[in-house]
Amino acid sequence: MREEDSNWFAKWEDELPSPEELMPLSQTLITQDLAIAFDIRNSNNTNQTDIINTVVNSPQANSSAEFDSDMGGTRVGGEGGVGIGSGLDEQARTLKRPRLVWTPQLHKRFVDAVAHLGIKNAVPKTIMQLMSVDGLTRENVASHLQKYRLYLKRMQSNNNGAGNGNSPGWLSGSGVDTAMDRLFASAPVPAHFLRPISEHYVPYTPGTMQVHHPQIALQAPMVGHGPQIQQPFRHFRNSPPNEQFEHPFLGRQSQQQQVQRIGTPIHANGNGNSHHGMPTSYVESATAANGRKVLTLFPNGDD
DNA sequence: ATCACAATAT
DNA sequence: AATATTGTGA
Repeated sequence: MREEDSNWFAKWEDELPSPEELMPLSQTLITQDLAIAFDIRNSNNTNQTDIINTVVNSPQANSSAEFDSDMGGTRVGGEGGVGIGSGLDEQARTLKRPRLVWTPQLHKRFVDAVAHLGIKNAVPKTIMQLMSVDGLTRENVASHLQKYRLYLKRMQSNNNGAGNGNSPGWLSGSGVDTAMDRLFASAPVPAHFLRPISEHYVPYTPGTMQVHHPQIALQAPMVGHGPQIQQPFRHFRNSPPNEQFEHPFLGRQSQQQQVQRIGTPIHANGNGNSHHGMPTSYVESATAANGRKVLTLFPNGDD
């Protein structure tokens, strides 16, 4: 229905960070590179509110020393004297930016972005755009995403034996609890990020799909009205079934199990066409049916 | 161009 | 240890 759609969006909007949270993240008037080039610091805030600025002086960030001395001597990438006009762009291009520090707040943004984008759109560029943090690059996000996926993977395999769904499995097990783990744990992992890794993942097949052998059933969502069901996952790249498929977060998984038809696809919405650029995500609800867990994926994670 | 991923660098 | 960069193959 149209009504549901607006609610859906409103809810999504409600979950956006408050203005207080946003304030430190708001856009600056000049690019990071230029700010660095001219040694412009954030004047209006004494503390480390600016996400990117908190970064600047990591011990490893020798970079600032390079810029501090004076503009004449500083050159990062083999660019000599800086002409007044063109030198700036050149410098902005070649300047080393400080390392990004992934604060819990920033990570939360990341997670929110991924959650709201939905699996198929959660790629570095899109994530970066949705996060809209000034100075954040696609590479920053890609690097973080890569690590985050490893974290999710690790978390899943560790959690698999001990049905302890809630408490972090990696704490009890061979767990590691590094600082990174704590960062990743600082933002709740949306349920639909986690899938039982047990090789029982099934890519979408036209018509619906279910996993058989495992005790996990996977139900595909229906999006829109037509005969089309939206793929919950990206397909493995044109390879035949029963080989491998590409899990959005867990990478290539081998698929041995047979696909079995179960359940009814879920309709995302009545009219089905107000979607467009809207962020779409999926949520899973675990239901017990005959000792079988059914994971249902809905469009939009807010329900 | 962008992505994912592993390996490697800082 | 945390993040960046690079290389490779989609």
